[in-house]
Amino acid sequence: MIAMVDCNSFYASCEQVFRPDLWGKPVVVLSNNDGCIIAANKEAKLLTHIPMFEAVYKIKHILREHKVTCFSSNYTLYGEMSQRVMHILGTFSPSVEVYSIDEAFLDMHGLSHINMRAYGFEMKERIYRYTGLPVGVGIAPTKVLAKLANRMAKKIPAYDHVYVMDTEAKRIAALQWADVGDIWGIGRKHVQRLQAIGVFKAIDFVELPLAWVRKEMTIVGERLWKELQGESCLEFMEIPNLKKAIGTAKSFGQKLPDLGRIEEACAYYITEVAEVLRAQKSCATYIHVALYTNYHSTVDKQYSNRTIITLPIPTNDTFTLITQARKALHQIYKSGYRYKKVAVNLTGLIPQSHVQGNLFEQPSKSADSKLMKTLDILNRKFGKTTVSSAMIGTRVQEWELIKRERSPRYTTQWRELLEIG
DNA sequence: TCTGGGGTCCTAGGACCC
DNA sequence: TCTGGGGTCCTAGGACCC
Repeated sequence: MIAMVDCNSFYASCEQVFRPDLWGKPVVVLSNNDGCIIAANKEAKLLTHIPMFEAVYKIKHILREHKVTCFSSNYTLYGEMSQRVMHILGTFSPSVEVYSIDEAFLDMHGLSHINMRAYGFEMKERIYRYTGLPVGVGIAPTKVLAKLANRMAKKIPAYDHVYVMDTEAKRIAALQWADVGDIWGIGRKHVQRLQAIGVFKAIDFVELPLAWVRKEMTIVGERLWKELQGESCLEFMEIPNLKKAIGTAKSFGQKLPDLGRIEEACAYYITEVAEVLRAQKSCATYIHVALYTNYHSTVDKQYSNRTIITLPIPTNDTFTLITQARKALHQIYKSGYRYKKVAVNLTGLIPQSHVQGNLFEQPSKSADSKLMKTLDILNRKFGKTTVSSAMIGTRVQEWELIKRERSPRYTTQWRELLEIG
């Protein structure tokens, strides 16, 4: 059996843990630049039919009218709360697959002597007691069924957020209950095509001939189909694979016409992704840089372009990467536009121990350098960009993200601890 | 005025190799 | 007139996830 545990309205719940005055009240969390809604708690969902990813400025009146509390996103807080939850889950099973910031699969192998429902409740209660976060637990024979069990745990009040699918009858009942779009891995496009041929429920989907599923939905669909029949096809990944690409593409706080400011932002994003690259002990072979104007705008002239630079020797050295990215940026920048976003992406990632030099250069200089190690230690200890390239600028950056309503970083900054009194 | 960000996997088709 | 066969690698595009 596999357990799937996920946190309810995770971001909104994290905010509420530290704000008892908001318990039972509608809360939403906003995207970068406070642009749109990315999370809403139960009360907010009930109230207004707020569509996820709706632009905030379009529904400001609704939010005000219903006294919905809005938070800018605070990923430092969410990431740290997530670690606490995952740590607690580790006390329930020796193998945990952290699937996302708020979800994990637990391998229940060898625990068959245990009462699963009672165990599930224990998970839920311990996590709530230790972190204040509400979770749902679904337990079933395969990952896809566990996801489904988790959904039932949350949606059917009688189950009280814990559901164990441990008999054939329960599996069939679940398939009859679920819409085809509720199945993990079946998205919008496939729902349309399935409904067009009369497939509305999960049970209809598993009754389709496998050949049709294979042909129309590839091997991905075939695996889903089998998993729903109780045949396990998806690997349990306790140790996450190394990333194959590391990138960032954030919109600026305001539109930028000048190359100088965009260079700063670009250098800053490179600084961020290079840190992640070194954390997994990899080097990058290619740098992708892309530049965009605001595609929503009807008044601005539109332009976007991208380019890829191949590094002479794969590297994870921030300064080399910044120099190369800057070169790429110069190739695609055209004056006369108001830019909204620069994207950087590192690909062709290889282990830093496997970097191949060339006739003229030794790889040792480009990976695993003392300088980068020292930089990482300092920045981890004293805060991001304590020591960094001067390319990212020193004044208040015009490209910085807007976060008007960010909550304190209660769990990671001494000065932002919760005060009671 | 104001509209998110970071990923993965799969397939088809082109280019290329021997 | 008649134009092989087996394979790999890369990329773009599509679909999906949170």
